[in-house]
Amino acid sequence: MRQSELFSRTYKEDPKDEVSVNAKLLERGGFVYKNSGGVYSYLPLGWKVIRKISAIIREEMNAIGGQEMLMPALVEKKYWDKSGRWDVGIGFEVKGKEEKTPGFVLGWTHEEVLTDIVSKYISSYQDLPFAAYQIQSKFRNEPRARSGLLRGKEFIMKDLYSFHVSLEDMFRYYNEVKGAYEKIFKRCGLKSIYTTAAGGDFTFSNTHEFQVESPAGEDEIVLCRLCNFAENKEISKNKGGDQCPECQKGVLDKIKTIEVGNIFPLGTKYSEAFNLQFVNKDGKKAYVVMGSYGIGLGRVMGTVSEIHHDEQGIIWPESVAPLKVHLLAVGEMTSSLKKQADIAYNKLAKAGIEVLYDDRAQVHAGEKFYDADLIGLPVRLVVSEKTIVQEKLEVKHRNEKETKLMKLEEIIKTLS
RNA sequence: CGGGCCGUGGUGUAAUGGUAGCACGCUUGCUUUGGGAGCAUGUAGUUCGAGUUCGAAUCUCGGCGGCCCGACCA
Repeated sequence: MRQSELFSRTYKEDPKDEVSVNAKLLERGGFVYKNSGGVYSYLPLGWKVIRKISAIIREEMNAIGGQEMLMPALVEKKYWDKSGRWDVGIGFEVKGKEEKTPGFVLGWTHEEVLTDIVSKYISSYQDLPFAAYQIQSKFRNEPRARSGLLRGKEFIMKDLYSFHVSLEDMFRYYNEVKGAYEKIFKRCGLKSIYTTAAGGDFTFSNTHEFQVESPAGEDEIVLCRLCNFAENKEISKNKGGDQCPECQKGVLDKIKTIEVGNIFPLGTKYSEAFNLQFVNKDGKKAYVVMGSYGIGLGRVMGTVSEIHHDEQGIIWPESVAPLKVHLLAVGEMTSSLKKQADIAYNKLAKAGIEVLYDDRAQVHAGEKFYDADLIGLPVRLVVSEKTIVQEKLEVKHRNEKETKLMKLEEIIKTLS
C-alpha cells in the first residue's frame, strides 16, 4: 500500500477535547474518524486492524466449533415482546414513515433472534450441542458514550451463542469458550483477567468478564496477583487491601480495567420464551440450555492502543498491526532512490509481506519518521542514499531503539 | 438523565463589546532533503436561531454538537 495513495493522513495535533489516549492516537493516525460521539468510521488503516482482530477471533471461534453466520441488524418488536426486553431502554427504536409506533429496534444483542431461528431446526438431543456466532455492528443507546472506542453507541461485536441439553454441558462449553477467549486476547497482545461479575438482565447467575488492566478503564475489580482471583467491584464483598479469600496468601489490589469480553450462562430464559425444546433420550421434552459470549472488536482495538503506545504513537503488536512493515524512502526523491525503494517494495510485496510504503516525494525525512512512529507498524525499513551505497536497508523495530543495516533478502527471510 | 467545561478556516489556537489574527495543512513557484525545512504566493473561519447594542466571536436566552464527572451499563 502506497502512502501517497492513502486518502487519510496523519495529524500533528491532538484532536480538540479528546482526553482518552486511544481517541487521540487513533484519530491522529488516521485509523478512525469520529462521525458522532460514540460513532466511528474505520478508515483503511483502522479497518485493517479490525480485520486482523476478526481473523484471530474467527480462528479461535471455529476451533471450538462455532459456526459463523449473520443475523439482521434490524430486529422486529415481536422478538422482544417474547423475552420482555423491548422496554429495556438500551435500543434505538426504529419506525417506518407509515407506522405510528416503532416496529423495530436496531439490534443490540441477538439471543432472541437466534433462539427463534434455532427453534425451527432443533428437535432432538441429537441436534445438540452446537454454537453459532456472528461479527456484526451492534447499536446501544448509551446515555453517555465515552473514552473514544471504549464505549460507543455503535460498535462491532462478535457474539457467540451456545445450545445444550443440560446445564452441565453448557458449563463444559463455557469453559471451552473461556479458553478460547484467553487465547484471543493473548494473541491480540492483551493480558486478560478472568473476573467474576454480576448477572444483570442477561442471566440467572454470575457471569464472567475478561478485563484488561488500564487507567483508561471504567470498571474496577479486586485482583489477587498471586492466584489471579478477581471480582468486579460491583459484586465483590472484598476491597482493596483485603486478604485474598481464595488463596489466603495474597493481598487484593483494586485496579481499573477495561472489559474486553464477557461470557454469560443464560440457562433456559430464552429457550422458554421461544419454546425452544428438544426431545431427550427418554423421549421427554426439555428446554434447551443456552450460553452467550461477547467480544467488542473496536474496544479490543482501542484497548490495544491504550496498552501499547509511547509518547510518539502506537506500538502495534504484530498480530493486529494493520500492516507489518513501514518502508520509508528518505531523502531527496532522486530517480535512484525511487528506483531502489520501489524494488524493495515490490520484492517485499512479492514475498507476501504487508508493507505501507511511504513513497511521498515532497515529504521530508523528519515527517516520515514521525508518521512511522505515530502509525506504529512493527518494522520500519528505510531506503536512502546512505543505505543504497551499502546495498542494504536500515531496519528498526517500533518497540526497540537500535537500528541496523541488513540486505533486503535477509530482511525478507526474517520477516516471512 | 443531572452537573461542569467548551464550540472561531481542513487541524490547533488568539482576539472579553469596536479592522477576526497566528501556526500547521492545502495551492503555485524556487530552494531544501536522515527527526514535522526555508522564502515567496494563494486558499479558507466565528455551530444554528432569537435577543440586547450604534456595533456581538465576545453579553442574554434557546436549539444543536463535543468532551469530562456522576447516574446508568443490557
